Amino acid sequence: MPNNIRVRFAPSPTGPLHIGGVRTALYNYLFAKKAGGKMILRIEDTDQTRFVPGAEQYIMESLAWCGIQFDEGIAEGGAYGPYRQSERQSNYAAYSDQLIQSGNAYYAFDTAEELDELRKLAEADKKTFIYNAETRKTLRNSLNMNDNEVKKHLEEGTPYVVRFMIPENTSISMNDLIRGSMTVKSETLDDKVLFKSDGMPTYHLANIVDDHLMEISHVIRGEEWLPSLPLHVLLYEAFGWEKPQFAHLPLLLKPDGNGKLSKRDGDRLGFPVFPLQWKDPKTGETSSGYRENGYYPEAMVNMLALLGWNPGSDQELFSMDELIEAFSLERVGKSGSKFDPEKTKWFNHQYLIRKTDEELAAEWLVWLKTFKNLDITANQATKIVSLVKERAQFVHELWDEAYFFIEAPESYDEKVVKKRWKADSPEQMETLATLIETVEDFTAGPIDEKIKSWITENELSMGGIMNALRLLLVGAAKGPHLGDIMEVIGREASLKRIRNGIKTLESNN
RNA sequence: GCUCCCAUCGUCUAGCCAGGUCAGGACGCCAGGUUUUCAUCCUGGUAACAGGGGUUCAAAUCCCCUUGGGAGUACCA
Repeated sequence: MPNNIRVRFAPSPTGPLHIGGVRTALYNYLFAKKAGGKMILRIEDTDQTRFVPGAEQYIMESLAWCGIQFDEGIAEGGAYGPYRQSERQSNYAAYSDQLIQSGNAYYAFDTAEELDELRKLAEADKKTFIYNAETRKTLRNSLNMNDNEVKKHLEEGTPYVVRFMIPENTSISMNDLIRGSMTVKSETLDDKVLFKSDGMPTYHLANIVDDHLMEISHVIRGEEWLPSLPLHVLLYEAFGWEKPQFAHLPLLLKPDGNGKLSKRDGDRLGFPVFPLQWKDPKTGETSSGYRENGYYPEAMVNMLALLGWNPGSDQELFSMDELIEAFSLERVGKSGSKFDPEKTKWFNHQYLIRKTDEELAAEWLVWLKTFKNLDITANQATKIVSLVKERAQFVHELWDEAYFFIEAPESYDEKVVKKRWKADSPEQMETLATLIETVEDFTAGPIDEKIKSWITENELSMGGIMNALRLLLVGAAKGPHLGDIMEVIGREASLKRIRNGIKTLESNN
C-alpha cells in the first residue's frame, strides 16, 4: 500500500543517542510502519564544531539493535539524498537568498561579541534581549543600510549571518497532533539566525528545507522543539510551501526529582541511559549501555513504547509487530514521563522467561565461556536454565541462581549450619547417602520418592532432613528442588558432596 | 524574568474529547497462602483526581484563577 506518509528521524551526531532519542525514533518508526509509509534517517551535522567521530555509526548501530529499520538514509541511500546535511550544504544558500529577495530575511553584521554585550546589558536590567521588530532597527543589519552599504560589506567580506524577519503584530496559529491548536504572538519571537557566518545553515533553515525537499509528511520530534514551531511555521509560509503535520512528543524525565533525563542521571542512579556502550573519543570516558548490561532490545523497546504512549488496553507485552499494529499518535500523552529503571528490569524478566530453555541455555553457554571460562553441555545448560530462569532478570544473574549445579560447595553458610545442622545430622545424612546409592533410575521423581518414604517411615521431620541435605549439596539455603539438583549433578557428585559435607562440618565442630 | 507546554496512586498510566459505576490496570512496596530453603507463583492490601472558584440535578471529566512542574530563551541541535 504505497502512500506518501514519510517521516524522518534527524539526530545530530554530537555523541551517543540517548534513550529519549531512541524513543523518538521508535515512535516515528511505529507511525510510519503502521501507515505503510517510509522511515528516513537524516543526519543533521550543520554544526561542525560539535561533530563527534563515531557518533553517526553509533546511532545507526543502536537503532539497528533496537530493530528500527530505515527505508532511506545515509546507509540505505534513496531518491532524496544525500541524507547528511553537510553534504547538502550547497542547497541552503539559495534558499536563504530567496528569503532575502522576498523580504523575509536580511543580512546582519553584528558580531557575537556585540550581541553578548547587549544580552548582558538587558540581563542587568532584568530583561531579555530579543532581536526583534523593535531592536532590529538599531542594529547593524541590511535593514538599516542602503544597498550600496550592504554590497560593500559583502564585497569586503565582513562576516554576516542571515536572520529571518519575524512579521510584526501577527498571531501565528499552529496545530500539533498531540496538543491541538496553539497560538503565539509574533512580538514574542526573535529574528532567528538562518544562515551562519561559517557558511552553514542553522538547524531551523536546514530542517525546513530538507523536510520540504524530502517530502516529509509528519514531523514527530521531542517537545524541546515546541518553542521553535512558530518560527518553522513562518518559514514554511515565507517559502510558500505546504507544511507537514507536527507532533511534539512529551519528554522523558529523571526518575527522581525533576528535569529532563540526562546522561548524568544514569551514572548517578546506576542504570544505562544509552542503548549501547559508548566510549567518548575525547575524554575516553565510558558510558554503559543497555546491550552490554544484559538487556534484551525487545524489553527496552517495549518499555520505551509504553513511556508516553498506551494502547488503551491492559496489554503490557508487545512485539515490534504488535506495537506497529497498536500504535497511534492519538494515544500519546501530553505530559512528561519519569523514567523508571525498575520497570525496565521487569520487562527484561518477562522476555527472559519467555525464551525457550534451549534459547536461554545457548545464551548462558556463551556467558559461561566468556566470564567463567566454563564449558558445560547444551543438555546440562538447558536443564539447569529450565529450573532457575524464573528467578533471574538477566542472563548474567543465572550464575548466582545456578552455580551450585556446576561447582560443589567449598564453604557452608554459617547461619544455615547453625539452624539446620544438628547432632544427629551426620548419621542421618550418611544413611541418606546409602539410600541414594540404591536409587535405580537416578532422576528427580524416584529420588524424591525414596527420600520421602524414608522420612515418613522413620517419622523424621521433612524440613529438618531436607534442609540439612540442602546444606550439604548447595552450601546454602537456596536453589530449586533437591531432587532436580541431584538429577542434574548426578549420583556420584551428589554422594561426594554429601560425604564431603559431613566430613567438613564435623571437623569444624 | 519572558514565551510556550503540562498536571489522576511513589512510578508508568486507563478514564476526560461526546459530564452520571466503590476512579481501573501494571511496576514497586506490604501481608497471607503454596513450598523442602531461597526465589518464583497465587491471593489480598497499600496508595491518586494539586488547590480554589464557577457551569450543571450531577465535574477527575467543561470554563476561569492560583499553585506546581517542564521546555525554550545561542552564529547548538
